[in-house]
Amino acid sequence: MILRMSTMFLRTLRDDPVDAEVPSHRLLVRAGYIRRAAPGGYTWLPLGLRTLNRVETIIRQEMDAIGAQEVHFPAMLPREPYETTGRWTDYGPNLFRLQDRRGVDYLLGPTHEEMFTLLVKDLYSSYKDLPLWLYQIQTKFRDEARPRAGLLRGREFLMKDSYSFDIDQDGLQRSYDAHRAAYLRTFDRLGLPYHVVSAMSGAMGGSASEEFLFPCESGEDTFVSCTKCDYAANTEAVRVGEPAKIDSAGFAAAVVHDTPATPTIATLVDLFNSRSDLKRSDRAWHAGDTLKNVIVNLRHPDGRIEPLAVGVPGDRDVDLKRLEAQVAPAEIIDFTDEDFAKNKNLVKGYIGPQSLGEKSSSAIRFLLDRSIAIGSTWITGANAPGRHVAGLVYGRDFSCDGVVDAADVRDGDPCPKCGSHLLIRRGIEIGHVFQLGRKYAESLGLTVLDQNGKTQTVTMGSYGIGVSRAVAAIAEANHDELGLKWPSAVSPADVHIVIAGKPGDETAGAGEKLAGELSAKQMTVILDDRKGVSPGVRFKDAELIGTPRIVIAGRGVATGVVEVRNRHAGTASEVALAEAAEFVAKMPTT
RNA sequence: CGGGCUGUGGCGCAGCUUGGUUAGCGUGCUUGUCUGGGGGACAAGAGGUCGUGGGUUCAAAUCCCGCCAGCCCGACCA
Repeated sequence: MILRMSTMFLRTLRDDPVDAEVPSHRLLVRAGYIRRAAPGGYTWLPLGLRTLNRVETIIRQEMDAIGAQEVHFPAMLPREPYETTGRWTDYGPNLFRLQDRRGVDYLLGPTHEEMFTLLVKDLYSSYKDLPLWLYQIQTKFRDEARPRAGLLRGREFLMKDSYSFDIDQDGLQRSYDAHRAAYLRTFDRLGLPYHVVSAMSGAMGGSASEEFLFPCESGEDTFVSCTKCDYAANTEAVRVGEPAKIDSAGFAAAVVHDTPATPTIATLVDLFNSRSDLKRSDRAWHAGDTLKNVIVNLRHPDGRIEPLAVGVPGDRDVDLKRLEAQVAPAEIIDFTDEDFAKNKNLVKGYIGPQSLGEKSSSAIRFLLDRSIAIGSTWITGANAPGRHVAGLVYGRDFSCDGVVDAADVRDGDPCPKCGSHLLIRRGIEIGHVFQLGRKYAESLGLTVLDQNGKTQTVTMGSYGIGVSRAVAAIAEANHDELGLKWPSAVSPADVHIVIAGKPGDETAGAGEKLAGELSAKQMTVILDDRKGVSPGVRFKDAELIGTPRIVIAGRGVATGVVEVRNRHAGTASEVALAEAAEFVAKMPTT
């Protein structure tokens, strides 16, 4: 197939669009792959659509290869199933809702668990029909508060979502493993580097869950990976080990001190180090010796607001994202000065654990960070202005209503698996696999009869790949200052032929001939046959568009050769015109 | 949703402070001539409700208010 630049619907931009920051967005717009059509919505131009289709094809092939079957749902869905599972409410403002002329509610599907569950319920009722794996490639809608970075976070995006249906947990594990393996193959073929990390399942529900993250500075997810072992996890999902208990039998009793003007951890530590009666003999006090008690409000999906106190070591901040993942579906909102004013038992800046907890004077639920050991000793607020207590022992002097992973995770923190150091990195989520379990099957009543004729609730898994996002991620992974450089498997064309001679000379004929030969070999060829365009422009455009191979039919044609370039390696070789088609077809493209 | 910055032909920008002819520049686009291996030269053109609605004024791209949109930071989220 020959794509002629003279007629292709394409306009490359000389300058970077000012509203595009991340490389994939900038280059995909500049090279004429996409155009913004709406906030968070993009139009695919011919080149972009070719790449999108190729990404889609690879994903489809790998899904088909494991025996998943493709179906297709409407994007506009009825309210009822989502009402039944609670997601009509849980999804909150992120759900696009609309009404028909009679005022009946609909939504634009953010993901399709409910619909797949109901479809299987509709048609199947025996264990003999399982396992069953279904998938679709569908436009999804989420009313993102802030769409950004072009295709990386849109409000409308293309996603491949699959669902597995099994009779029991063993079956689910096999389905999960098969999908996970298919994802590894898919991302390998797409030329995307990735980390598989443990993740939280969030609003999806369910238990085990892993994310496929493409490591990238413009990514929005933070994850840790161990420098020694294979442990990797989304920071939200990092679970630190239970600390060893400390024997506090011989510890002195806690003492309350006047500590005027110490509303922050830093001022408190300074005061303790500067006063001879408070100074430690063995070392200086540091922030990690203090217990910081942070209060937030939880807003439950039903609108109820409940305060929650969290105790973390003073050298750490509460990671709200991490905390929120553990209180889902409730969301965290600020505990304001007004809230402080209402609760007389709290002294802002001097809150201590003695006045926290469901059974305490404040009646506020109090959770401690998991890193805090029973028997550990703390300096913390004394619930009076300008006063702190030292030597307060967890388990002896105060208790809590539960533990939580709330403290921020840092570079160099110990690995929960091997104890070595963790490294913090950023990434783009390109895939996510969940073991859903029975949540959806239960609420929607998807059951089958087992071999004993007994009713069993089906166990489900759900597996997603962001297709349009993958295009952006591939662009992030494959570009340089000149433009895009696509992996062969997803490039909009296999080769780009630049006619670089004067009008009327033999270079045009040579380019046309080579294009014909390559096309006959089933290759897709972009042929720059534009009239009156200078060679410099053609070179720039070829590099910007970024096919893996570029052929220049220019001054060499007079002596029977063309120049064949490898866009990835940056190498070039002169090849006899007669052998060029063969050479191009066989050349490596990395 | 909070904070900051921005919105002027397809793209990149100037003009706004201090209101006043016909809103300007580069690039892209059209036509012609030349040029022909790194976004080439010269010339002549086309293309603009100055984001949008209201207000102040004899007069608004310019000043004031609302709204919309974009980018960045935070919050949120795939």
